[in-house]
Parts: sequence; structure tokens; C-alpha cells
Amino acid sequence: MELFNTLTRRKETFQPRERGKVRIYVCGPTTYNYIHLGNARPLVFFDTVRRYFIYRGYDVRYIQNFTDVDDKIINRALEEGADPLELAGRYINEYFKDADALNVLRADRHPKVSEHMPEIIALIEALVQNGSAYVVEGSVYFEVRKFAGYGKISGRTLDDMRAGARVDVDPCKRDPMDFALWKAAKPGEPAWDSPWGKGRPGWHIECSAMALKYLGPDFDIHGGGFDLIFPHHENENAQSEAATGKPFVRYWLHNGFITVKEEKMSKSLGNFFLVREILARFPPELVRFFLLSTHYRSPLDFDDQKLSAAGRGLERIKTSIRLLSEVLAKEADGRVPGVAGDLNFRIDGIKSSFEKAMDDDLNTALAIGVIFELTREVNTAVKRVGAAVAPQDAEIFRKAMDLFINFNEVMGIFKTDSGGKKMLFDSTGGGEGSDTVAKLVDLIVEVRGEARKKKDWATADRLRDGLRELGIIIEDTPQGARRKKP
RNA sequence: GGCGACAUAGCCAAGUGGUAAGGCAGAGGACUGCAAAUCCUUUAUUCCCCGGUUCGAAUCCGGGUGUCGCCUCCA
Repeated sequence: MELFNTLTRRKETFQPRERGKVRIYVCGPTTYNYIHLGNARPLVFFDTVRRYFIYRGYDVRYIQNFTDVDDKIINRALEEGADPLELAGRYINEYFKDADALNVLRADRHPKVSEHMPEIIALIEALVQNGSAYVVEGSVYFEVRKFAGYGKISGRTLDDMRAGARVDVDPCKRDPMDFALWKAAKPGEPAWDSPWGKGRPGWHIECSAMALKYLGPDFDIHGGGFDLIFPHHENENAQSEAATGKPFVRYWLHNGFITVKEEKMSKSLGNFFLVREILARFPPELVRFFLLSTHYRSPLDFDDQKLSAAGRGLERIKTSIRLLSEVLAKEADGRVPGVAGDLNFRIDGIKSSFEKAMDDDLNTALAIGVIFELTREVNTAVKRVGAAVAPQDAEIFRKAMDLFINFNEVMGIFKTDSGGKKMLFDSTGGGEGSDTVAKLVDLIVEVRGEARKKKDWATADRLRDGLRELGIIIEDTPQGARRKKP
């Protein structure tokens, strides 16, 4: 497998620290608000990375933190008159609602800053003791000039950055680029005891402490958005390597931005869409499909029209899976096999194309193209099926269904039943609601069938149009009417 | 000012040296009572522009233009 490593700016062959195991840390949200679509991209992408490693048979350990101690949380809590930790906890719960809707698997651990003060303090102590950090009036700063590798993640030197950066005037710092590991407490802020007095951790140290605790040094993959490269990951790397004397991360992966009208979606520009706002208008499977339809390092422009266009493509995939289920229900002895021969011939090639795409730096866009290839092959074979399917053909169709299921295990687009063997669509069936409603719809469809037999097209069309207005689509097939929701 | 990324059809989008995947939209056809769904065919002599390297470049090199991002909280 090839991964583009931000550290070297090249694709590299993936070699894990331990054979057959992958250790992944992804920067999770600072929980002072609901997540927006830009926050959702890394969630969905790295969840897909994780799923692909599982698919490939790796033992995966996946950690995603919550930053629940932070300036923004404190400010927000002040505005609302709430307790900062209580507020953060509330948004953690809300985070899970959105992530679950997007079919993002729970991490093996979701560590919180507030629950890792001893580890954070120990790490800072180590940095003070080995001379990488210094203490000024109850705060501790990391001294960037002491760390030779500073700048290697973001690809710039300290002198580059000095040139134009808005310089922090904090007179406590020995170098403007030095950053806080520990901030002395200000009145009214949450604070913890430390060797330097009451205070709280700086922004970057928590990820170092938690990643090192759960994954150890030199772990395999660290992920996040491009905007975390500097300063967050630069600093995280510097302090971690300075503390342990060992490499921190083998592969740094960074996803591109979601944009709106070609501009980065961000809170400060006010051009963001909350995940829950979008989910109120579009199905979650479509949002996930849309996020994966572009390579993760490219920017992805969001608007309703693009999402809708993607939706029509996704519908083709769903239709194909539906058709396959129908075919599999028609298995019968005594039929002469042969309708699925071509499909059988293609399946292995499609599977390896998919894996090849994912092996090449997690190219989900290409992989989705391969899924469309499977869709076309399946549909072509399904077209030849009559009233029944021979067991030999059914076997081939089952293989195709298994392939859809495999692909979905990786992409995570459709929710599945508890056994993971059946994909649940948001919009199957028709006639939802009460039993009575379902029976009424059955009755209407039946009456329409009788009208068609009598070539009473006016009545048949009126019933079909009427049902469509109620959100129930009728499609006529040689074997009778098929119903679905749009 | 420093650093970096990107520029492929009406739209979205893969493709890093061998002659332009895929999806949406459009056109034609098959199927259908009509639809829908599905299938087939078709839609970029060409990949922002100009030079160069090469038998051969969307792909490499140089220059230009444009867009975006990071350098400050941000996924």
C-alpha cells in the first residue's frame, strides 16, 4: 500500500511498526459546537482508512481524542453561563449523534484531555527536565530553537516563519515561535494542580500525551486536516520527539478542505454547514458517498446541486443492489444456468481493481468508479434473468452481492444489519407508517394491476401518479409492480 | 513578504512518460400501453497559456496566468 506522507511529501510504501498491526491517531474535535461538514471530512475519510485496513486483515487500533479543555470552550461557557466541562460533555454527545448518522465507527478509545492530566503533566515535566522547555511565572513554554527538527512537518524553517508571521508579543517567550505547554490559571477558568501551580494544558500537548499513552512512540498513522499541519502537528511532533528521543509518527496524512464557492468552509468566514443541517435535507449515506467521491487530498466544493447530482449516481448503485436481492429471491432448481456467466468472469477483476485503487493512497474516488463498474455488470446480467434463476447462476449473483457488501464494509456508505450481511437503505419499501397504511398501499397497487390487465391506462396512470405524490414510486416489470421510495 | 497546493468536457472527477476511468447532465437507440428502471451508442484530436526535454507528455523541466490554502483559532 502506498500512502502520501506529509513528512516527505511523497507517496511511500506503507510499512507498519509491527507486522500486521496498524496504530492510528486522528485529531478529534474541540467540543464547543456542533460539527460542520468540514469537520466531517476527516472523520469519514479516516474511518474509511481504518475500515480498509480491517478489510486487509490488519489488527487496527484507532484512537480519536476529544479536546474538552480549551480557550474556545471556556469562552463559550462564559457566554452561556455554563460549566466548561459540562458544556464540552454536552457537545461530545451531540458529536456522536452526527458521527453515528454518518456511519463512522466508534474509535477504540475516545480519550479526553480532562481525564489525562497526569499524563500531560508528566510529559511536560520530562520536557522541562531535559531542557526542551522552560518555566515562566507558572506557565511552561516549549523552546523551538532547542529542537533541531522543528519545521519538518510543515516544510518550513523557523526563519521562513519569522519573516512574515504576526509575532506574538508575549514577553515571556524566549522566541516568538515558542508555544505554551502549560498555561497558568486565570481567575474563573478551570484549572488543575501542577508542579508549576494551578493551570491547564496548552493546545498541542494533549494529543502528544494521549497518542503516546495509547499507541506509544513511532506509531503508524497520524491524521487530520491540512490546517492542522501548522502549528498543531508541527508542535505536537516537536514536543513528542523532544520528550521521548524517538520518532513520533511514521506517516502523517492530511485531508484537504471542504470549500463553499471555492473558499474554505470555516467558522470565521461563516460559510459553514452543520452536519445536522445537511442531514435534515439529504440522506446520510449520500453525504458520506459525496465526501468519498473526491480524493482526500483534493479540495471538495460543497453545494446542494453537487450533492443532488451525486445522489442520482448513488441511486444507481442502490438500484443495482435491489435488483440483485430480487434475483437472489428467485433461485430455483431445474433452470438452465448461463445468464450470469459474464458477470462471473468479471468479478475477480473488479475486486482487484478496487483494492488497487485503495492501495494507491486510499483513492476512494477511483474505488467508487470501480463500484459503478460492478453496478453495470450486475445490471447487465440481471436483465437476462427471467422468472427463476438456476442455482449455479444464483451462486454467481451471490458473489456479486458479497462484493457489494465487501465494498460497503470499506466505504461505510450504507448501514447494515447487525450481522453486517444486509445493507439497509433509508428508502426501501414504500407504504411505511402504520399497518393500515401499508395495507392500503398494497390494495391500491393491486387495483392498479387489475386496471392494467384491462388496459385501463387512465386509471393505472392516475394511481401511479397519485402514489408518486405520496412518495411511493411504482415501476412496472414483467414480474409485476416494484415499489420504492424516491 | 515567506511557504505550499491546484488548474482535465456543460458540471463533478480519476489519471505522474505510452496515446484521456467513472458519475451527473445532453443526444440517439433497445425495452415499455405510456413511464420508470436498465442496457447499448454518442458527447475532450485533447488535459490553463508559452517554450523545452523525449521516439512519445495531461503527466517531466523552465517561464507566465489564474484560483485556493498555510504562516493566527480552524478538520
